[in-house]
Amino acid sequence: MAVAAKSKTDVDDNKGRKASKEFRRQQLIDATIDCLAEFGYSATTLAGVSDRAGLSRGIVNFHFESKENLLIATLQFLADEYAANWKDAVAKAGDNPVEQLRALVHADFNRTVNTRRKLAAWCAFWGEARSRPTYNALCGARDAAYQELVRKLCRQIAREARHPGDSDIIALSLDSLLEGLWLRMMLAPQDIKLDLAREAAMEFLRNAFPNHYPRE
Amino acid sequence: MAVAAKSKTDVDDNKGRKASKEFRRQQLIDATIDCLAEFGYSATTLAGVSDRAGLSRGIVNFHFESKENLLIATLQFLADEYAANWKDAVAKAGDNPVEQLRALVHADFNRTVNTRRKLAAWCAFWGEARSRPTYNALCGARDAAYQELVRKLCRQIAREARHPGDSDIIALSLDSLLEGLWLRMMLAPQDIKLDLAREAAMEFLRNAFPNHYPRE
DNA sequence: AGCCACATTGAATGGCCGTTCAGCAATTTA
DNA sequence: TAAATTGCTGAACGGCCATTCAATGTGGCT
Repeated sequence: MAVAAKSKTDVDDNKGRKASKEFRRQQLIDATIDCLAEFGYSATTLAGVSDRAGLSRGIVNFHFESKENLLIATLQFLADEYAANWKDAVAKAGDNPVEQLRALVHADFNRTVNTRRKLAAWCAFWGEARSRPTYNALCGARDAAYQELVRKLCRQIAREARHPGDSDIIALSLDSLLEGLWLRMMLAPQDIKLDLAREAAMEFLRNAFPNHYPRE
Repeated sequence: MAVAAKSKTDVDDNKGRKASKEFRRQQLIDATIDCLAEFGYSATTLAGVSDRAGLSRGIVNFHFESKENLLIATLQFLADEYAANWKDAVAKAGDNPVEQLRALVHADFNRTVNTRRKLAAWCAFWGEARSRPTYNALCGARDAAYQELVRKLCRQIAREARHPGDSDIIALSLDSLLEGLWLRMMLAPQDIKLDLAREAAMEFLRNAFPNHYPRE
């Protein structure tokens, strides 16, 4: 969405040819996310993407060389945005592990990252990840750094908890629960809205660490 | 895998032409699961499926009319097998809700249902579910009946629990956690084996209902 | 104004894949 | 054994789609 402005006006406009290369790339990535959400991975075509972007047929190959590159750039964008979102949330949460973990969970249901179309795009890539090493690496079950942080925070919190359990298992469950909630929000959006999903995740934290996340 | 025998010998053999129509269909469905797991949805072709099955190019259209039908039949098979698995497990668990829920969780990590290739096939369909109503209905976030049962069991157990919480939210979380664990077993099989995933799910139950699922 | 650099276009190309179907061969029936 | 039935084959067809590239148009520069 937000694109670094390059032209002297400092505000790129999307009309005509003034659009910078970066702007065009982002425009095409957005169109790709739309197509993935609407048609699925297998029915996403370059014709569809260029139509959606309101540009001509050859445009993708001009800016991305190949369809494969466009898709990788799209996944890269989603992954970067996702990572920036949670890192920002944690940074703002101060240095208390309990608050940091709470912020991490809330970040997953932020309205810029957790959109219908982006959820669907993620899911489309998950479906292809097994057979494409590049996708697999980028999906990486969200991010190695993310999981590492969750494990660290759980360990810190569990150290002073009554039920120690195995904090690594709690971290794994939390990761999986968050991904599972995303998946269900995609498969059955009428059953589970953003607020409900967030509430489910917080309920998990309250059950896992009852002393640190008390019921109101 | 197991196919009802139809011929007079009562034991179908797969060689030559004696194979019954049902046997051929199952053979092709198995080949389709293999291809989905190995190549992903978008790269699964009828040529690939027939090669994998060791049969000729036109065979799928002969037995299934179209590629679309083959894929629907494959998903149907996975869904039926999955449902039969948990229903059987619950039936064997007696009529105690606590034991039934434990059986339900364990059923999800049964080695007949929870295979690498089947996990990957499920995930391939998830990725296309949004844009194909038929897939969406069959995936149905696993099964309406399944979720209904989980909700019912959680409600029964929560009724006598100390932390009531909202039992529907716990049920939702459990569903999502199980799906999320499946997803992660697919995306990062080296990180999370069957036993670890089952342990994570059981840990969730212990935290949600500490009085009913005590720590050893 | 005139030129240059280059972003953009869209028709042409070639390959891949689902579908069809006439023919073949194995099995069954007469 | 001959005929009939039927599962199966694989070459041929047609459509779709990614990619290419010569032509076009636009903005920036002198």
